[in-house]
Amino acid sequence: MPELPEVETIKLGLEKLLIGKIIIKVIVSDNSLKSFPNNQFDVNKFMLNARIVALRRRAKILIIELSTAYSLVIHLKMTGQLVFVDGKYRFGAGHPNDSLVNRLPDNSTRISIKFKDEGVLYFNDQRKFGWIKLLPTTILNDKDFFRHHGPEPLQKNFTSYVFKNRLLKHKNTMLKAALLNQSIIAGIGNIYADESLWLAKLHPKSVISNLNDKDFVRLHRAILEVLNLSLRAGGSTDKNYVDAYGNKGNYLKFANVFRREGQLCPQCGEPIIKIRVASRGTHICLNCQILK
DNA sequence: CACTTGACCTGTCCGC
DNA sequence: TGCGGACAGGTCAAGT
Repeated sequence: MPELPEVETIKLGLEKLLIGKIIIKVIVSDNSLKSFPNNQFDVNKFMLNARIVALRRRAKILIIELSTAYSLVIHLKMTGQLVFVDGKYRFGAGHPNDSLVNRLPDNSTRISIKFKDEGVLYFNDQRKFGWIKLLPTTILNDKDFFRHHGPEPLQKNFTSYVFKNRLLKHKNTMLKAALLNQSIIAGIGNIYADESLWLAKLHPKSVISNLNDKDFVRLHRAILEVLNLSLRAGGSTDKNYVDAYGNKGNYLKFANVFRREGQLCPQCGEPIIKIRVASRGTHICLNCQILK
């Protein structure tokens, strides 16, 4: 389930792979895909012969900017993948036969974008929750477009003071629900919510109005630490996630609680349990994480 | 308005 | 072996 570190990792990969490439063909293999193409006219006029000029990310949304002043705006939701396969090394040395890149397209492929030098970008999405839109780039630069998204946690102006003040606008909300709310802070999903709360020693059902200044500082620091560690590990692969090269992420090797119910808390040795918070599976150490 | 819950999907796993 | 049902979670509409 791509969250900030996963989408950022994909962005960095696509940046190296796609900048300067020219689109020569677009194949839509899933007619139930509602948001793409907007219509065939748009695809022909604004995608064919377009050059990739920039890759951007805002929250969990990826933007592929084209030379036509249009952009592909992509949300991968839970099972979306964006994988580039280069025709030149697809069957080359160093690529095991069972590698994902050798199996594409597969039955989850929704869109294939072919480039002038024979490379193909595949948009796969097993559960069909993801979407791609083709929109004028000027719309994306309008602040209004992302008005429902909170600040980027890894930007310098996202201080613990800013974080605290945004949280305090939702006094009666459970902490985990607030972390998952993209309008309070952008980019956190189920994995990094659980990991940050464990690191900050806060119970996910804690009510925001009960937190003190030290709690906000600790939680802010924990979020930055967890996201940065995941970025260094190339994100988390629970089931579906792969980066732009088709490689899995390594963060879950370092995870302390996520998907570790029944195992022992690295801090205190008590067993980690799984509960439901905000309609989501939630992994906690009852001993370490204080309910406030 | 503040906050919570259910629907959207499909592959996988578990119990019978 | 197969079948039904629960489960996985990002987002938003609908509900309290």
